[in-house]
Amino acid sequence: MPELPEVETTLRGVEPYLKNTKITQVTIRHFSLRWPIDQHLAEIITGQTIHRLYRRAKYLLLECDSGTLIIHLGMSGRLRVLEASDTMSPEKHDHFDMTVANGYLLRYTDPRRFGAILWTESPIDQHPLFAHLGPEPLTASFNTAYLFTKSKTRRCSTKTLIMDGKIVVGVGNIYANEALFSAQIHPKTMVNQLTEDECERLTNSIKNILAQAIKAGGTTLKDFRKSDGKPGYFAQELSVYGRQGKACIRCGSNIEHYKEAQRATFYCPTCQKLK
DNA sequence: AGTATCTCCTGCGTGC
DNA sequence: TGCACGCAGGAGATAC
Repeated sequence: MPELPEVETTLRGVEPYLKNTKITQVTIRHFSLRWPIDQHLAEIITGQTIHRLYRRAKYLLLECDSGTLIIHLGMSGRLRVLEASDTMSPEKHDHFDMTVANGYLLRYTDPRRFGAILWTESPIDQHPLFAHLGPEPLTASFNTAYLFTKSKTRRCSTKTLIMDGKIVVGVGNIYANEALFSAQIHPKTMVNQLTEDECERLTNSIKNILAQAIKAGGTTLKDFRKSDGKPGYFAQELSVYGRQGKACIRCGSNIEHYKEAQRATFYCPTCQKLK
């Protein structure tokens, strides 16, 4: 499932093919994603030039002449660049194709349709999806002092805190589990119990794990433009996620798991003591 | 206003 | 072989 590193990897993969190119054709086969795709999207963006591609949280943003195309991969979404002249016929879940003037085609595939393709002509910061987002985890504005301050005004578990997009964006379930393990903090720790030192460890863990994953994802970039349907995602080495019953890589204890807020949560009962 | 729960969807694994 | 079922999860919407 695409988390921030996968979205960043996707961005870096498609950017060289799309930047400063004109959109020549748009085909939408399934308008019903998380939100319906604008019925007029094809006619709106055809003929526009993509000036810049960037990422905010897990959204991919394609800045065009008169607005921005917002793409979210949801749970199962994927973007591929194909050669427009040699494009294999679309399959069941290939919902959206965008051909650009240099001969490439961007194809959006999403079996579960939790993703989104939206168009806005407002500044992104004013869009309702973006107006209340917290800082990017890999920037300096996400730091120990910030997290410590936020932890004192909230009443929730640490896992819930770091998965809240208003606090910090881009930390999904897998990396939340991994960051808490790395920082040796029990996921259920109430945030008002967190010490400044724990906030420092957690901040550093989140940054390190995401940065490592992005770096690892970069190794797949050379294979990004493929027509065989291989995703651009990388095989991530996970320390706790999905490892219930297996030995903790640090101390050998059995990894335990439970559900928190409907999400699978994994931790080492020895390394991550609840206070 | 802050927090917890619900919801969208399909593919996959499991049990009968 | 096939069916029913439960599960997975991002994050906005909804209900407290």
